[in-house]
Amino acid sequence: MTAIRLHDTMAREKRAFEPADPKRVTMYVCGPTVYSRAHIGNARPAVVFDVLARLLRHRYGEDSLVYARNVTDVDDKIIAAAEAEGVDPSVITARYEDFYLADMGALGVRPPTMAPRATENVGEMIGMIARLVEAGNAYEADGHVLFHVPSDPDYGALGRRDREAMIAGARVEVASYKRDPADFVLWKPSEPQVIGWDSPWGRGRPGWHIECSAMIEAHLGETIDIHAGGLDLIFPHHENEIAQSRCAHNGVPLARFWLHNGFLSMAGAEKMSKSLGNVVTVAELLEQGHKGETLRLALLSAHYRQPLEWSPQLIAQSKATLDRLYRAAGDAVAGEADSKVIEAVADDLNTPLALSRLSAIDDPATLRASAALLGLLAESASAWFQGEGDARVDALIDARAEAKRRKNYAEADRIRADLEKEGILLEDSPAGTTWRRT
RNA sequence: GGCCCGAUGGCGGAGUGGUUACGCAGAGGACUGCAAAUCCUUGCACGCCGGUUCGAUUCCGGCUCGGGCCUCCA
Repeated sequence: MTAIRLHDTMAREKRAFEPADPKRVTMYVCGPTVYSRAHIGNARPAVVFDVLARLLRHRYGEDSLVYARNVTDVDDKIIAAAEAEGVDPSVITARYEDFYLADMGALGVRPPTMAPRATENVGEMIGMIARLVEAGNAYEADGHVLFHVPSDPDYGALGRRDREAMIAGARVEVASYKRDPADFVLWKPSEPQVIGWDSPWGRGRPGWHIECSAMIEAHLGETIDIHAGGLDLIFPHHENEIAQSRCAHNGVPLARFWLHNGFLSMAGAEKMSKSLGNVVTVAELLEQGHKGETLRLALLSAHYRQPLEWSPQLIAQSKATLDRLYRAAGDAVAGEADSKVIEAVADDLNTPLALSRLSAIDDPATLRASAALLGLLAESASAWFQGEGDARVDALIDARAEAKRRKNYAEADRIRADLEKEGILLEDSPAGTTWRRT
């Protein structure tokens, strides 16, 4: 059995992964803030860490993995969206959480073990903030509670930046109530009309960073095996999580491994992001007729830490590759996964290498089981190519067969060409004619 | 400005101190009434300049270009 090796951002190198407890492997991935549709870049961590979840379940047993992906359902953008529509924030968050689950489901992302919502864990957050205040790591100021960064001498280890660099690079005006420019908000006051909870510091709402720390503590424990998310979360989000949790837990580290995925960019431009407005949503891609699995393969075609440029060609190539894999797999029932594929995935989720090894597999049952590790070939080949049965197409195929029997090839070719125009490709074999959608 | 990543053929993308994956697209052949699919064969690459080495795409240094972060961000 090959060892699992994962690139740990903290160590800046690949390390052999062993869970603290193989019977209870804990993983936390930063989930969505539910105020808009997920774009394809948002889907990358969900998909790549879904592959990691599949690997861990394969290795340690289906029930051994406790995988939490949070839902941020209290946030200033949510509040703004709710005000814009004149509805309660819960209307916004319920809508976009449902959309998120549907979009990720279309990409073959299995639901995590749990998806804790921030609003349902505010009590835990208040408790953790109170402990930080008591320990001298946080202070109240002007209705806010702030984490005092200089109180944590180890702050900055994940992002590898020292205090001078952080202060010198600060591009945001420092609020006057902060004791130190680097201090960040744990709790902020809410206006009467804004969503809020009662707390020892008055009615307010939690800051973003404390959410993850408190939910990890409540649902997974003080130290988890793997914490993952996008590259851009390293600083400040994960750095702040680390500081909060370590200070609240007497120096016990928050996570044993830190994994970060690279970014998706759009056609030569910068990264895809909502603030830049150059996004394409998963829903839009699906509406264009692309299958979720095609998009999934495209996302897995590059190593997760590498940048990936999203383009129509990438989608087309992924579709062609998937078509061939489906032809090779047919409608076989999954057997045992190929060890070379497992080895590739186990080596820091080397999905491009795993994909290449997939194409070398001859046995359909092995191919299916191996592809399943990547969340691919989820349906039967006949479903992939044809969808629903179609009596009209079958009748045309019969008509063409009759024309061929009479050596009326012009008529036979006309039927085939007509069908091709509507995206239906005929394939003759000794067993008869089958068809598939292009 | 500080910190961090990356640069591989027409495209995508692994990997390696020496014989250079794989996929997509292309070319030739087999098969086919013709195609499609399949099978066989095949062309095409390691950003630039130095260094180390018998040998560098791989290690080291510099450069150029691209990307990310520097408290909204996957």
